[in-house]
Amino acid sequence: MSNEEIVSTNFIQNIINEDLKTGKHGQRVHTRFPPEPNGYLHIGHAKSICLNFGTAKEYQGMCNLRFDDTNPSKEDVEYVDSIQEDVKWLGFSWDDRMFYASGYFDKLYECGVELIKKGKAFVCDLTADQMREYRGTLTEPGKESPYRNRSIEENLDLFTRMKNGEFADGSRVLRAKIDMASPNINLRDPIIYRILRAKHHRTGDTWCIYPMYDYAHPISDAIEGITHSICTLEFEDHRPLYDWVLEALGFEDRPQQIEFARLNLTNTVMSKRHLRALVEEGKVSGWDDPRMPTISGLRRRGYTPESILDFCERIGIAKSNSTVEVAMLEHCIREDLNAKAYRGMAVLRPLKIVIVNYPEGQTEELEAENNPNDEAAGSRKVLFSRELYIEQEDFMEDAPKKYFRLTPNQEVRLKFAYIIKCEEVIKDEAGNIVEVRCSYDPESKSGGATSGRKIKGTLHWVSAQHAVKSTVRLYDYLFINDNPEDENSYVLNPNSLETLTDCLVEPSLAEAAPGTRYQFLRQGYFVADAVEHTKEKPVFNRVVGLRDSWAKAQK
RNA sequence: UGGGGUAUCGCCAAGCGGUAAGGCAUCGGACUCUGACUCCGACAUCCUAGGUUCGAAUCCUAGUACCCCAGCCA
Repeated sequence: MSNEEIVSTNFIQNIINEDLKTGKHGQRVHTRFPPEPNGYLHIGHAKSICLNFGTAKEYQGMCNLRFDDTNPSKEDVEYVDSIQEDVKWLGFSWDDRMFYASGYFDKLYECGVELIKKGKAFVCDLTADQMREYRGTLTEPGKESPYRNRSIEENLDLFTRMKNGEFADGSRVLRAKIDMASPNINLRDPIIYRILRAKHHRTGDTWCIYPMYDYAHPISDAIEGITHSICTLEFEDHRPLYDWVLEALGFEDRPQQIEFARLNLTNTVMSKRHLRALVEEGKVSGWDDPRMPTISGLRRRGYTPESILDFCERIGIAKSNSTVEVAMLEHCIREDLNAKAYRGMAVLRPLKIVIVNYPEGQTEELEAENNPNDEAAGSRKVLFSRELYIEQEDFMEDAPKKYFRLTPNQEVRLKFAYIIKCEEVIKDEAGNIVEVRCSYDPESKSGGATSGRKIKGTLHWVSAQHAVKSTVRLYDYLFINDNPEDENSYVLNPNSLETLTDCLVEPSLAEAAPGTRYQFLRQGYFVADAVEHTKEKPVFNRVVGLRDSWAKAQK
């Protein structure tokens, strides 16, 4: 049996495999997902979550959740709560390993003292502007700070007093003493501690000095025994500093930083700055607006965690900057929901149909399968009667060739029911079609012995007296262009949300529990809105439309 | 003009010297009581130019393009 699957590996797995072979980290694989709690997680974070938690799982290793909360001026508990919820929702578990960089503040401070004692850090009094001047440029080396050669004693004293709050915000910093002439700007005596009087969401007012990312991150990783510290490309030239910190402090079995390309999606912005602006400027209803690429937005939209994991699996991991087409994401949710979602009939833009030869007052219960791709899903009853509604676009007086729907001279089948024929078109004074009178073929009942006539078109419908009026929101991309992250392409789609309030859905759909997903036959996948949907006033969000080769052919 | 990266089909992405995986998209066609699903079929010689080799996307040389870095942000 040689049914060996061809399994593609990514470069990070290659590195880990090599490390396992050489025993670099003693056969351990320990990763971490380190979000800064200053915003909501988005689909790009999902890529990182899948990478970190997923890789750890594959190698029977562990993955920690660690909040990188070293800048209290931007962070908040609201975000730490939402982040935990989102990671859990995606299906990952950090067990008892949820940490905070702020949990290491004491240790981080001690390390600062140690660096000073080793002559590898100094307190600098330069102002921010001076610091910038001394830093040099991309092509010219920087100059050493006049405070660079303070004695260890003086540095120790000053650092202690910085911590004790004796100095004003921004008046002094602790700097690593590396190399002002380095072609890598990150190594030009980078700041590792700054004075900042801001209430921290966890440590409150305990500290008035806070460590910088480049300093806190490697130490946090080392403390937790992380083996592979995966981050995005822009930190690539921070790696020498990451390594410097660990080396200078003498950590053994040092974690290694590995960088991969962050996710970009067409017609989507991913930067926190842009996402925050959308929320704050009221362009969307909040972080969980169904049009947002946030995890909470996708959840509200009706995406399943499985579809998101599948998406992350498909897009792969590499180091080249890339932008994945949203079509890929949409494919993933369609595939998942096609298998899982029960079908239902909902008429979004109703057109009244009266079956003239159907007895007034009569109703019939018809058998309707819940999912043609899953027999186990069973069936339900739908009610048929003399007055029905179909989709406005499913009737045309002057239809183009290949229009398979109802026309004055073309029959159609009503799904699960009968074949009908148009007998008369009723219009209002303005000439709008307000009703179509039809006749039905009693012999054509679905499932019946004489139902075999082949009819090209099949329409979904609802019974007028039984249907429940509903609100349906149709979503489209938030942005018109492929790459709205580019300033010149940042153009909001004015039609990203269309709210239909006169939709009619079959009774079973109105009964849906909030959060339940359906396929509305011939329309797409929809979810009963998690917060607004009620049986009395149903509200559905369109997750994604069905593929529509007819619409495509029309263009 | 400094440093760090990346370049394989429209979009992702395998490939690690032995003769270009896969997915998405697209285009044909079959099937269909969802114009859905499913199924069949089509779809690249690897940034450029040299070189090494029996053989190169993979090695060497020289270019080119794009991305990131001068926050007391992460």
